Amino acid sequence: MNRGPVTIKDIARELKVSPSTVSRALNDHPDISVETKAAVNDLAKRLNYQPNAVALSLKQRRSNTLGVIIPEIVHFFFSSVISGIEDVAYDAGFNVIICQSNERYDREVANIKTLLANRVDGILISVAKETMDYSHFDKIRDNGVPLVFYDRTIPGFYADQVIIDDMDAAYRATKHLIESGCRKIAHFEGPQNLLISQQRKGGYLKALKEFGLRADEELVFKADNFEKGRISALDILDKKIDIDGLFAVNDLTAIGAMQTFQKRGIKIPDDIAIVGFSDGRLSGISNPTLTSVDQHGYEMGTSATEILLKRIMAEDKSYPYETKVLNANLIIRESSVL
Amino acid sequence: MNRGPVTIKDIARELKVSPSTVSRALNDHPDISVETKAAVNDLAKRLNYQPNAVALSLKQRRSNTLGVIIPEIVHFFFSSVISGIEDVAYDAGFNVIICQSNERYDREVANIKTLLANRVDGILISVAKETMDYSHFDKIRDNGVPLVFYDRTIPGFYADQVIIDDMDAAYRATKHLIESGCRKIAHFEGPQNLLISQQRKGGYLKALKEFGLRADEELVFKADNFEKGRISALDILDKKIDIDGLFAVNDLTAIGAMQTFQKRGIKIPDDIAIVGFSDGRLSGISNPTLTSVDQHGYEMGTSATEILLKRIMAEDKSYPYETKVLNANLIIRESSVL
DNA sequence: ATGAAAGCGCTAACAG
DNA sequence: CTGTTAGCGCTTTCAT
Repeated sequence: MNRGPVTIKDIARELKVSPSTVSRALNDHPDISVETKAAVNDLAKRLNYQPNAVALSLKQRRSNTLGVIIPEIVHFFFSSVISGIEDVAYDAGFNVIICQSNERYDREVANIKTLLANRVDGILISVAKETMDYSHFDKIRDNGVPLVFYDRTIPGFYADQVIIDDMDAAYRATKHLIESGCRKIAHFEGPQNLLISQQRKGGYLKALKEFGLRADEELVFKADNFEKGRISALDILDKKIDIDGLFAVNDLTAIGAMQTFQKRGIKIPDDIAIVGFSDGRLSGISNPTLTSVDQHGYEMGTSATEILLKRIMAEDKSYPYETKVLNANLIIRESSVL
Repeated sequence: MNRGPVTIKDIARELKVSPSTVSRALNDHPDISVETKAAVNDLAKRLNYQPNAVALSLKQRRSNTLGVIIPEIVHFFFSSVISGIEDVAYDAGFNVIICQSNERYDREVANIKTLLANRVDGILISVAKETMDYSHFDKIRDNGVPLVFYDRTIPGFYADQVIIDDMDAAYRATKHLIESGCRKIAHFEGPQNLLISQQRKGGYLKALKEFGLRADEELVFKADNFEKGRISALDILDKKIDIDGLFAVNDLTAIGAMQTFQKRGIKIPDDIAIVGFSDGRLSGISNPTLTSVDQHGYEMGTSATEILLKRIMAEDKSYPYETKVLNANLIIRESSVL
């Protein structure tokens, strides 16, 4: 016996044929006789032969692998996206390498380096909150590797992308609060280098304007996670800022604020109505349940992957970039129904 | 210009040296003159040279990649495990390929095939609920690929593993209910082919026995997800089965039951005290907040990866298998405090 | 200090 | 129908 996994050569030697014959037999090449094919496939099975995907990648200059960069896998939305990506990739015979940026710029750069070194055939990315410089994305392009942004894109970077209409969804969320009777609506915003944060704030402002409500900068807080949600809520309470509604950039932030308000005896939704964003498991489990925008993570994953695979497969990859906008619906729950 | 990413050859040609010199210069080999090194590294940087990890893998027969098989990434516990795995792998210069089995046996088999084809240097796995046959795990071993089980292991399969003491944790959880005054405690159990489910049920039974409570098979229900939690809770209500406590195999199941009970006007914890398992985000957000067992997912990921890397690096891999048992603590919250 | 050559596992002209 | 040869990108003896 020899070291390591069995190779095509082992089979060839055993059967006294050439490696190429074995290769062809294994790939069901028409030229090979039925008997040879049978013999080869037989022995391959007996020896538990596993084709070496690494050798294949090198040979074909194509790894049949997709790279995914995701900010944080622990969020329901992002893990749903991954499921969507995996399902489509899997069906098309592609593997997936997942890297987390943990919202950090340096990790994102390192992730890209790793993926390029491993010669992935395409990359799906949602950019980290921290990222302000975009030259690493250009590098992907320089290497001729197709790239699709999902959910978190960057302003002014022309590329394939799958997003939701954040502006419109935020507009509808805010409008819903207004129609429920809110007049002093606060907004907890995300980092403004991300288009989604800009857009969500934009939708909020648009709704206010449309209904003739004054946009008060004092009612906008930088808060985009559970802890910051708590802190900003405390801030509102301490400064006795008078609000009757809150639209938060995501659910966890909304829930952090909600729990803080409740601890001070404020009734949700009676005293303050709350709407989150990016409907996950949490929204149906909090008390009261949280009104939120369903971002359709799974569908975003499948769409992004389809767009990516299309470009990977294309002979001429120079056709125009595509932007797919998924519709997002507002799921009204207890936290905003007066 | 030529097609594709720049290679060592491109640099060699440009500099009129041999590819081997370039290789050595890039790897800081002592034999190479300082000037040559400088020239090579310079040009490499200018050309944005990225070493081809695929070629390296083939050459070294070592991919510096770990394979991970995970039942479902959307669960907080599992995504925490992934974060732990990634952090340790990353620090050791390893990449990670993640595959989801989606709790299905056939997917699990396919995942293993993919990982082996890609010549991962080691595999981390938590087995799918559906899996009853274990021959695919033997195949990993036959290929000489180290394997570590985390969290979900299988009875009687001797291998490296990282688990928590499920029996003890379940025992403590049940004991806590008893000490809180419960006398008729139901258990929502997971599939008994998984050791963790057996153990959790075992701990429940042990506590009952120790406190002289009768173990009533009528109080044990097959329920291990949100929906089944609802259904079994309804079942209890419809059959007017009298209980004052519930220990569920995981949090989502507990919450499904809790919400169902609450809708029928049952007070938690006053009428029924509830304890879940595998503390995630949900437990702190539900109302009432849920008492649960913290499974330390992140730590499980780091430990499992350390054990795996140790075996990968070992010259002689035949040393005895290791079982690491992480301690799990009971986090007492509102759902069980009378 | 550097180059030539072989080989990791596989495929694909090109012969025959 | 099957074998020979070359090569994917890189490292590593073995020469020089």
